Amino acid sequence: MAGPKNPPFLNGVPELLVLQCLRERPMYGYELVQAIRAATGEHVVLAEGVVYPVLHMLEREGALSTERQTVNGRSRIYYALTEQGGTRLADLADTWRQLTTVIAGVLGEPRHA
Amino acid sequence: MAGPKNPPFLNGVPELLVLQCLRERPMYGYELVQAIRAATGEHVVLAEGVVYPVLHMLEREGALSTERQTVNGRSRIYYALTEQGGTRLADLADTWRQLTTVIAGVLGEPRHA
DNA sequence: CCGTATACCTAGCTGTGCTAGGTATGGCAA
DNA sequence: TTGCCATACCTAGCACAGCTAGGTATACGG
Repeated sequence: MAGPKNPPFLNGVPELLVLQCLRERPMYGYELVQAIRAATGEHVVLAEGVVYPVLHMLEREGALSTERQTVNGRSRIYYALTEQGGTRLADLADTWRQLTTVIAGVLGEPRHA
Repeated sequence: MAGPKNPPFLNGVPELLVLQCLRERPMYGYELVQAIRAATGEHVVLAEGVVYPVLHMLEREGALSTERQTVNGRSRIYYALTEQGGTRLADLADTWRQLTTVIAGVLGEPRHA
């Protein structure tokens, strides 16, 4: 119940992290959940209920392609970045960088001009 | 109609910017809207419909104190950071910096280990 | 044989941010 | 004087993202 709870302002961040992780290599959902957890050093922990819907949405919009595989009798759905997904990632990352830079400026600016 | 539209992932950012601006000096709502617009170089443009509710919420929770003033027959409500508000800003800014640092790491990490 | 890990999924709540309005005064221009 | 714009406040209600909290099914170890 009393989980660590993610910070309350990560709008679009799940999508960003999913795309970025898939840029490295194709992965399946369950794997992604842990990859994100690991990549952010536990700072961002996305439950499956967050990741799967994002995956479905990105596939529906053509950013990801899927391939079913069965490993050890277990069915996995591997998601891979499409070309369109690459573009989407680039755009998203760009916007993110811009935003954080701007806010860092506001936060850092010590006093009035 | 066809406004520039803010990036879709600024959860909690309005609150952060409001608190930060008020750290410099007390301001009234209408002033804040323009202050934020200016401080972010038009990158973040919060409508009044965003700012006022945040202001009310922060006052309700004791992060801001208010003082009515009439200037040129116009009534203004100045909001000032309380001590509690200062703490809240510090915490929020900290969380924000942590999050952005972590994500920058994931984004920047060029290839596998 | 049962619990845990793996692996997938969805319904529904909540809260934030935004849209799109509404009120009222002051000042300027036509 | 009659608009209209800027100032200055406000709210109702929509949209959507993310989270909670479930559910299904198989493999594997004790």
